[in-house]
Amino acid sequence: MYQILIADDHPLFREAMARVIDDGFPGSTLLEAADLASTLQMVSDNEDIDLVVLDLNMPGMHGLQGLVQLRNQFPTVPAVIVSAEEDKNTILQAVTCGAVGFITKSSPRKQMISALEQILAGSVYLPSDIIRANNSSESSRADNPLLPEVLESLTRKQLQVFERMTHGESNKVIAWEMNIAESTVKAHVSAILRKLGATNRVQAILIASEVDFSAYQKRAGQR
Amino acid sequence: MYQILIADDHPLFREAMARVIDDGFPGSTLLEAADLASTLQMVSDNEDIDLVVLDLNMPGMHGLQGLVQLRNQFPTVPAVIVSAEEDKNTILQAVTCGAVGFITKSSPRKQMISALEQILAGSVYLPSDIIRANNSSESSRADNPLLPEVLESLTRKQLQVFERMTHGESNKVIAWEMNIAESTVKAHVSAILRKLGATNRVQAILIASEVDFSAYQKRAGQR
DNA sequence: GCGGCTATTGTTCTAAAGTACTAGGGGGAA
DNA sequence: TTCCCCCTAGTACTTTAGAACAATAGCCGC
Repeated sequence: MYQILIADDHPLFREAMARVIDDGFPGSTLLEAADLASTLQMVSDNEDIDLVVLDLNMPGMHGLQGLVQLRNQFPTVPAVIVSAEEDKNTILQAVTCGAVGFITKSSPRKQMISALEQILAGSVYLPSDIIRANNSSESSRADNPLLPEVLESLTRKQLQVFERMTHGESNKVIAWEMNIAESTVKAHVSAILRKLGATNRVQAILIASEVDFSAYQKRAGQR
Repeated sequence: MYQILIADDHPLFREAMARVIDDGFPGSTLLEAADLASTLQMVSDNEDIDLVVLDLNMPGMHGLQGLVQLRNQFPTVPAVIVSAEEDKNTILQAVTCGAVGFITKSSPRKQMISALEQILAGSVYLPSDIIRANNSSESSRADNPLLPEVLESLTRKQLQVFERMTHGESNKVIAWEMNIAESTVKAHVSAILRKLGATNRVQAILIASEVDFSAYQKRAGQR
């Protein structure tokens, strides 16, 4: 029925997954690989493969780097990530890198089968319980709920300067593009750094890296 | 059956969507809102709502800012984004911001219903055709497929310096922490900028912003 | 051992970044 | 009108960045 490659360095898990697939999709042809190199080789030898079940922690993977490599070499071959990891950000990143789904190793057998069904049918499967959880894990909204207020405290000109800063522009360039003196730009930059609690522009940019500027820019324009 | 809020500034679309829902889920209670403010008000008045169908371009939304606001105030109320936008990055960002699904306005009626079914059943729905397309639109891997090679070309010390750079550290601090002279750090930084084609450290950091360092760091440690 | 690469450090110099202070003009609020 | 805040701009100064060049030392392959 289907031709599926199971890529995982644990023989035990490969066997278990093979049994799941055989249950859910009897008659399917199964291939196995234990590291990234052999995975790529097998896909290369057999490009009409229907799905690659890819372990995130396999030798050679280096996180999502392995997935990217697979996607680059064989863009037409769909891959689903299987991992013990249950972090929302990781899952979203996997999809960003081209995975057509994400299955957690802790999923019950039935759920795995329905996930595979969905994926083989051409859909995208993500573990809804994790995605729907409103903890985007750590970073973003957890350790800096200050961001909104701080950004609110920036004046319109400061925001404009700030946005250009985040694009890597120098004070001179910013001054040129905004038709103001460089000394004025410096004044704005100093104010921005003070408000953000940063000691240099790099830190300021890092603080702003998680911010969607467009929303604030519009607001600034309305002022 | 279900209680669903349709939030869209176009009455025509609200009507059409209402008909879709009435077809797919007869007997459902429908609420309507035309901007973000009234959407928040209605959800506030009625927190046992089953789903908010949220238009991305509604007044007050400012892109995904409106979704974030809704999620912050009512974390338990699921929201699905409906938009004419069909950009993969936008979709993934929406999910990151707490959407439980994304429906494109160009979807055929049948597909919309099945998407809503899936979402109301507790799953996550994403337009598989767009997600599976291997064009992560512009940015990421399109205009700089160079990143991997470039990063490979960095030596272990350069990577270590680079990582500290991306944390906003100054040359002096980096020198102190690595127990090397500042002049050495500068030499490394210069080499890094040259290899990345950046004119200053801010640009270098922006280039690296999409990179998962941990993977490379491990490699560096192995050398 | 020799050549090539990398790490290290230094020096010198120019440019950029950033602070502090001053100061005039404009607009909104009391 | 007065006060306050923002934008503007300048001066003066210190610090940091970054390029260019030179030099020593270690490691690896031929």
